[in-house]
Amino acid sequence: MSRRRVIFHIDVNSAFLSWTAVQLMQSGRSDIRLLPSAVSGDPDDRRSIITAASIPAKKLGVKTAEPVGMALRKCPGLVLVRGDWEWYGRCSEGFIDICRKYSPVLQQFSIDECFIDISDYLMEQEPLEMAVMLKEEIKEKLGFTVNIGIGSNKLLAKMASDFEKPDKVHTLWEHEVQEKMWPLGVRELLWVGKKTEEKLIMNGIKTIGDIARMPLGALVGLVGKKFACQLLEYANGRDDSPVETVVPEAKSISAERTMSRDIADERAIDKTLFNVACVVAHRLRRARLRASCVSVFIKYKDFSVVQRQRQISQATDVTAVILNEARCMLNELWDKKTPLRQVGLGVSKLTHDVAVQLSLFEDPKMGYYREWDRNYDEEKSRKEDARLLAYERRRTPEK
DNA sequence: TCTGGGGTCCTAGGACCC
DNA sequence: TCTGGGGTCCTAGGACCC
Repeated sequence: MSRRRVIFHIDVNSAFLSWTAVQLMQSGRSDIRLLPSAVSGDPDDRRSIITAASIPAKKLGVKTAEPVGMALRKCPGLVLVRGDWEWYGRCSEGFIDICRKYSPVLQQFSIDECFIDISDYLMEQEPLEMAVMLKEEIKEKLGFTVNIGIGSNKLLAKMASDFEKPDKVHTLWEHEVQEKMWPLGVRELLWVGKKTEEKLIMNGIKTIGDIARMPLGALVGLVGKKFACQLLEYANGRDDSPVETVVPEAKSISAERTMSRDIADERAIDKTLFNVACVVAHRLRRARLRASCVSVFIKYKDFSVVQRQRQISQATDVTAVILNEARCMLNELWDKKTPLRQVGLGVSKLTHDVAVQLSLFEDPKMGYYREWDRNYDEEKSRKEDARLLAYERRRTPEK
């Protein structure tokens, strides 16, 4: 007899908001989770957006990823707090460490979500009992709540954790799919976003159950073969993907900057391109990687994006080389008249930097470029150290 | 009210080779 | 002289996730 497969999906409730609340409470402030509140970028920047909203704020219509201005209009008394990514990283580590105690077969899905396969770690306990223990341990030790979804595969566990929030455990076993999952709107299904939802609804497909009952052929016509097959499997609660414990290697590194207003100033755009090139190349070097494909993308006022990518003859981590390619491509992409909202740069086709061949014909300037990068990296790590030190001092005041 | 930043994967069309 | 089909690689764009 094959053993029962049991997967948990653990999801921190309004993660950035909860974590900020814990941080503020440590310095004696009241619990912002109980107020209409939200975490955002710079609250004074009209372009910043809501990263996480409290449950009272959500009840007033505040949504994640909407502009701060819009949220303030819906909810004028909204308490806005700027996010602290350093702190979020620590909260995430603490959360993952506790989950790992319950099963080492753990896949981190994002900063605030993970799957664990507890099939072999249940002992005499019932899954529900164990999930409640895990949820309570996180609450007690770390001060924030999670939702846990339990199912026989990752999809069902993930769908279940999204049921009523916060601080809840839900099951979604195969025999519960018709009752608990089929009445939900198509948008609730994993990988069904806004565009797919529109297509489905236009064709009278409103619920997950409607998808599940569709003939494959009709679905293929709407969303393409591969996606259609996957949607049909998901809508029927089937998913045989394993909990992946190995962290996959990065396939690309990118950075982008949205200007405080749309600009067509060539020098300002070039400066932005330079800045993102420095960031991307620095991250490449820190990861000991080199890239052999560079891409540039620009976003216009209407949010349309165009991009160019190009392979380079030799994999590189040198800022000047990457910037040079990017500048050429930007020249082809942009007429230097239309104002731009955003400029971005990415690298891909990454390889480890161990086996680099030295070319006899290497550009003699390359030595200077590398020295410039070394200085940049050193300066960056000095700043990083100083920042961490200041951070520690602030967090642990001397007695 | 005026929409961030960082990723992954898929598709379609063109070039090129056999 | 004209016409195949398959495979691979590359590029551009789009959809989705958190």
